[in-house]
Amino acid sequence: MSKELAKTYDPHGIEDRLYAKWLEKKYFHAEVDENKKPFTIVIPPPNITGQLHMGHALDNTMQDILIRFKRMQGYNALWQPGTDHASIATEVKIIEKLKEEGIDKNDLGREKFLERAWDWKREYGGRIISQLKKLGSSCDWDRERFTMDEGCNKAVTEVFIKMHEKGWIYKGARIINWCPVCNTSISDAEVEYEEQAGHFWHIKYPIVGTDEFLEFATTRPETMLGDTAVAVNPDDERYTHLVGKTVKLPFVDREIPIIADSYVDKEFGTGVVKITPAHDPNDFQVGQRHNLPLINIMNDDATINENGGKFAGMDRYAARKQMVEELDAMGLLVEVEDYSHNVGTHDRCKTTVEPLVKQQWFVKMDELIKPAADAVRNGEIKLVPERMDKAYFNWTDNIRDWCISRQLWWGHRIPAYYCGDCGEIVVAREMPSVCPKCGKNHFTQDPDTLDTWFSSALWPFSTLGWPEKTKDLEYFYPTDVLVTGYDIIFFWVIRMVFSGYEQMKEKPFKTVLFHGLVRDSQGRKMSKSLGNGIDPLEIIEKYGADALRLTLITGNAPGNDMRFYYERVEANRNFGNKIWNASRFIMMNMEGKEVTTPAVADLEPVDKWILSKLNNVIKEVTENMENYELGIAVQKVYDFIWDEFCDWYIEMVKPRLYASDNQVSSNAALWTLKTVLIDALKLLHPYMPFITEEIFCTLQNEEESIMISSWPVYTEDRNFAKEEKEIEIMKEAIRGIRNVRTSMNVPPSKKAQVYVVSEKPEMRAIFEEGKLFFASLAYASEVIVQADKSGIADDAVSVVIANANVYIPFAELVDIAQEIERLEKEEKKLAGELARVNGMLNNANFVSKAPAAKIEEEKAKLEKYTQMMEQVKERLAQLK
RNA sequence: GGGAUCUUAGCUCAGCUGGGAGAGCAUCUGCCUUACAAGCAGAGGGUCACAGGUUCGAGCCCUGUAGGUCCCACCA
Repeated sequence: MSKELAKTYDPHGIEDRLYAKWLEKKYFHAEVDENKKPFTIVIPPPNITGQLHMGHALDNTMQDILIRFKRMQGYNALWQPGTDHASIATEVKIIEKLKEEGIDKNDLGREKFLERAWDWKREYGGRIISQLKKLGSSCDWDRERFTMDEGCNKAVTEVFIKMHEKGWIYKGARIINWCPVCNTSISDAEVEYEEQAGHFWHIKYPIVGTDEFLEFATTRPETMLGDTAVAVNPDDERYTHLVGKTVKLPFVDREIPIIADSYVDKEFGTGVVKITPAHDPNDFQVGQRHNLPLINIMNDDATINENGGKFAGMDRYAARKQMVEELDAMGLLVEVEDYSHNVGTHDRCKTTVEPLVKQQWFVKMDELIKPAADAVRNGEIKLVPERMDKAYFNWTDNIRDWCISRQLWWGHRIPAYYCGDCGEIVVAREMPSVCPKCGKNHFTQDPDTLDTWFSSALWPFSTLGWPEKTKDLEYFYPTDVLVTGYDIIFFWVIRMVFSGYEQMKEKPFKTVLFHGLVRDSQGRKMSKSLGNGIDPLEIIEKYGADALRLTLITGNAPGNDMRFYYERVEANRNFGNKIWNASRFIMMNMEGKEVTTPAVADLEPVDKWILSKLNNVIKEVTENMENYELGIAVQKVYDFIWDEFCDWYIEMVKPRLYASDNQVSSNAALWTLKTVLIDALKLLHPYMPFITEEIFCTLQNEEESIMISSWPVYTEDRNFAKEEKEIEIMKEAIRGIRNVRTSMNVPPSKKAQVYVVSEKPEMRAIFEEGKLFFASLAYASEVIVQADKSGIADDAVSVVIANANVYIPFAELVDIAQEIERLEKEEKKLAGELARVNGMLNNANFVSKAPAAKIEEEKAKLEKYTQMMEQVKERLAQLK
């Protein structure tokens, strides 16, 4: 071998070099190929403002595992990457930056602002991409897209126009959520409810023409300026006589009617509700039913407007304070109660949102949502874990129209044009030259942009070329699996589903694999304000991307949150080191030798045992991965490599490698070592791409990459059930011997004779054949296999296994009393096992109802334990 | 108010379709055994939240209770 592995495992020197090689060799690139089956994943596009955080690391590790796995299985695997313009998030950042320079967005103007935004994109859009590369992501970077690139823009315009023609996109005055800080409307999904301590102000309005008052309570007294009615329940006898009368609204001197509407709960408070249709979603509906006027009392910055009379110009909270004081002075304030209630806030900036009636663009959802709901209901789209269905249906079943216009500049500008002369609205791909109604040409484009999710909803097909009918689209769509966090199921997943069905007449993906949040070690969300975020790049720097990836995947089930521990990264780095050194050991022993494929007859039972074990692991791991049980899958690979391969197999073959007298045997061992290692590396590659590649290439002494090698498959001719059982028997004996030695404090350096006694020739054959490694693992100076106890000292220590007894004549070290105690403990344990087995087998119901295989299994155990019990009893009698 | 989910070893969590309780870390005891002390060999530690039920058999299925977490709704 000319190449060698470094003495210690250092991910540093390896990862960047290998990634560069993969890029250079174009291994990540996928082209349409009718001879291969496609497997497609589209990346959840990270924001251009983003920096890689643990959530990204987890999300992309999962995708990379799946795509590498499928690529090795022979699929034409495409991982379609790209970034999101993230309209509001980016716009906020740019405004902040401008502020630092002392520039106001509005002074700068739209054109200049957008120039700055594109500068930003150029500067930071690539940052997150390079960070994803550090993680090892095997995306097809040649296909990198951006939600505001030419193709995506075209897709957005096309969808807008098509849906508008269909009447599913409309403009109208509806009540929407307004963020007074960001100065834009936001969708329902962007409102976060937060429990806040507030007050309940009990206020009364004078009833016109009487001396009576009507009392009610409100949490937002300032909205009374926009009240256009007071409502009671129609069945509320306390108030039926008042319905139809009017009350006098203070401050604005307006008479408003007392109406009856079943929306009002008789039991709650006084059973009277003030109705402000322009500033409350429920009141808006009441207003529609009763034809009440809408009075908007607020400016965009949440100050009171001219409809608020003397309060005009005041901030909403200042106005509230003053109004309460004045009401009190007027004797109209009855009581102020402490009250804790949920307040809607903007998820980006946490500002309390203000419901307002405004002209906005909406997507009509009732028809659009149907195929999306059906797809999950009839299993056409599978959500993993399945429980996510409930959240999904909760949204689809209670859908409301989607407000898509935003009063922002960074984003897709709405393709609607207004005629300056006649007010005609034209929705078109480009600005019309003449007005179809009045024939003039004074058009201006709608200043608003679209909700950022409007374009990401099209991502699975816009990235493949839609609206053009491309070959890519035909071949790679629908995509196979979408990997994302459960927190954006409403924002994104559902919107992609209905967009896919509407535009492509086909689902966007077959499966959605959800993961949870990565939390800190105390279970808190990682956040900037808490300062408890852990930077994946720092972890990569210190422990390597492989260790980080493994940490994010192991010991965690789909959709569950996980806690991040440095100790776990360290443990996984150690696992890397373990493989590294095992590989180094194998290569050292192969040095200067020509390893040839042995005949099956030349393989020894241990070789067959490990090959058979590997064969089973291949089967199970593949199944687990097909079922998206990534954590379980990699745990099995980990256990196989560390426990079976390193701790047992390598130790078992050492004597054969060191002995120079049997070429056939050592060749069989070397071949098995190499073969098993290669397959194990392949199974591990999707999880730990770098270290597996480095070892694979060094071992093969060639450039060929493990990432384009073929995934191992289960084969019947590697199934050696008999040898598996035989070796397990020997392992049991070895464990027993080690146990006894430790309990007697015998140092490993002190070797002893080991007698294996069994009446059964087949048992003797097993130990006879494995004598060499048995001796070394059991610290034996000599192994003597015989049919009876002749020649063994009476006070030898004995280890009982099924159908055999192992004796170690320690002579001076043996303490008879202690030995009796140990055997009595063993006897008690066996008695317990026997009681359990007998309990089952003596139960008529069990015997008649349990499956035959299970009964056989228990019978075999009964036989085994009975036999062992006899031996223990015999030995005890002897010692006593 | 509706829903989801969790409660398993000291800590963090696995446990797939019901068939003898697992891992990592931590603890304890030996070992520098020529791949690896980032290691090896061993040990201790669990009424699987609680109460019922179904079943030959329940950590797993059903019902209820308690506590935690999250999502949705928003009674003004």
